[in-house]
Amino acid sequence: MRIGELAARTGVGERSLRYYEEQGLLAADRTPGGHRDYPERAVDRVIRIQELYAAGLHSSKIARILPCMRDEDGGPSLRATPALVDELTTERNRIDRMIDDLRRSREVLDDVIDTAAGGVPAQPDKKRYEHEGVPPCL
Amino acid sequence: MRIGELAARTGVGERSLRYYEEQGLLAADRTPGGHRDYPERAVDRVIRIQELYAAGLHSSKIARILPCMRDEDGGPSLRATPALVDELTTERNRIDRMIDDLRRSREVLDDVIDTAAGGVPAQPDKKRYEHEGVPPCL
DNA sequence: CTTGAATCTCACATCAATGTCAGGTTCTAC
DNA sequence: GTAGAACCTGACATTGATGTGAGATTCAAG
Repeated sequence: MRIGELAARTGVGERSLRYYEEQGLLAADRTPGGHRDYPERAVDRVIRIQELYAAGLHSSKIARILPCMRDEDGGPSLRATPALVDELTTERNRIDRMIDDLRRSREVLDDVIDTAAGGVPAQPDKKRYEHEGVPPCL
Repeated sequence: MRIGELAARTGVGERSLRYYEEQGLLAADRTPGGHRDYPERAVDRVIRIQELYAAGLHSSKIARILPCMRDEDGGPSLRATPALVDELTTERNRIDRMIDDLRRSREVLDDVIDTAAGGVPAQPDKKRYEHEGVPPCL
């Protein structure tokens, strides 16, 4: 498939797909004229790249992980070096903390939403809204 | 407490603390000479701000949420406007998806780590390592 | 009072992924 | 072959929180 279709199917901009290639994350065949030609599994690959980006990993680290990932279609999967394993363990722990943070933030949002929806009001006698002019908060 | 101590206790740079103030996230009294003087609860506040940043919220949205947050010390807590509740619900769902993404990425990392540690090897007969020259991966 | 540490403001730099624009080439359908 | 869509490369801009440095002022302790 060509870059336009891959972009459409993954929701990732064409610019980013070319960037992934530049970073060694995503290879593509070329037509005789030089247009990129992606295999079907590029779709999954791009999605996974995005997930890893979202997890806070940088291109260079992703590039080193990808060859070690187990491919659904049993593609070649290398073993990570001990040094890479160290780095990945660090990242893994960071991701754990990040998930905890997200859960806390979600709770905060839920709390604000619930309160606004009529949960136990902070000031039952007078409903006060955000736009009324906020007393200096902290 | 002054900015240096607050920075030390929260692990956030002084530059960022001043930036928070500029964005209306964090207020501080001033000494006669103009130095910032933070109350004790600024510590929690800064930590929460960081969590919300980590959850992908921008300054402007955080600024609108903070006055609606339930304070431990029972400080003034306003009700969110319906419009804000809408936005927060969207953010909440985004955070949910983000957590799912993170879990997937964590699984990927765990998989790579486990495989390297001697889990079911992809190619049992010859141990291959990342540095051996990677066959063009996708 | 003096001195060094801490703080102030202001400005500019950084990072990394992505957007955007320009000028040229290739592809596809007629 | 021709028109228009899609793609190519390359360069520059953007974003938003944060780092960093300069030059001036304030604070705290001797």
